[in-house]
Amino acid sequence: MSTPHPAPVRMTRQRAAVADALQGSEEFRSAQQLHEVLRQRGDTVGLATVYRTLQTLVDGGDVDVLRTDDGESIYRWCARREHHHHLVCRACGSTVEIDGPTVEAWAQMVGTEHGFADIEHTIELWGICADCRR
Amino acid sequence: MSTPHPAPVRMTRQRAAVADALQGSEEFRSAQQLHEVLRQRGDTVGLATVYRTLQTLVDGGDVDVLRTDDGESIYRWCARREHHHHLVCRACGSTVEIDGPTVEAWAQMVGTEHGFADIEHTIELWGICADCRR
DNA sequence: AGCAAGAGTGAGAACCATTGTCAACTTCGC
DNA sequence: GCGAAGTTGACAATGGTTCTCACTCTTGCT
Repeated sequence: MSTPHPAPVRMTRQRAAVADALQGSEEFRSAQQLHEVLRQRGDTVGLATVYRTLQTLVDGGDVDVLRTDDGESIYRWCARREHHHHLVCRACGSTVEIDGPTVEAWAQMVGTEHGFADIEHTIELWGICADCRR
Repeated sequence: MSTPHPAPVRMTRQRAAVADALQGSEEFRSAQQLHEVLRQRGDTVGLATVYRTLQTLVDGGDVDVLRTDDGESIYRWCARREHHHHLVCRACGSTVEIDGPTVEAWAQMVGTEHGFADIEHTIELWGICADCRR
């Protein structure tokens, strides 16, 4: 198997803008929301580019994606690159990073116990944060 | 507050067909797959009707919905109506119903611990089942 | 059985988030 | 400064899901 081209990544105004917008918020945001934020901020970036950049960031492990109930993808720049989960506010998107060693182990065990391989899991918590409850 | 009309539900050939198709499989299936299954079986049902019926069944608690990685909704008639989770085969959709009292408690605790209310959680396991690994 | 009321259905249009297209434009190594 | 190749943006195209609306059944009542 020959080395697949490492695909060089260039720094562009658009990428910097998207990354900056993401790093500036604790909340999970949809691509469309980010696109709007950038527009208002003056950093005009094409919607397609926002999507592409987000995908790149996700692939690179800098950003996490989640699916809302209605199927929209929402993104967030996460502090820790290691595997972790989220406790997200349904109202404002505000998020707390969570990790649960116990749950990880449980998922793995239940999976193999039933003869499944390559086990992955989706574990996300949703609620209404203290601020939104005021 | 006066009793809102209970919305009577009528039994129709289409609903019976969809329910039957669902009850006949252990697997999670997409609306489109079910539509195709019904067509081949001779029970022609409009795609829109399949979607509507599935939604009704979900609302009634007879059917569970999940979202695949690519955003498609998949449905399954579940044996237990109580809250539970799933271990789903990424290849064939075959499913095992799971429950984890520990996890439930953990989710609840983590949530309140961070000041969140109305806590819900999404916990699903994905893997490749023994059969698909042959 | 006969009937009327209104829930249910289907074909196709409409939605809408996301992805593909492709010519024009930048970035970066030399 | 040059040029190869990665990037971008406007717009078309996808694809799952929902909406529309005229027509068809199920149901309850007689």
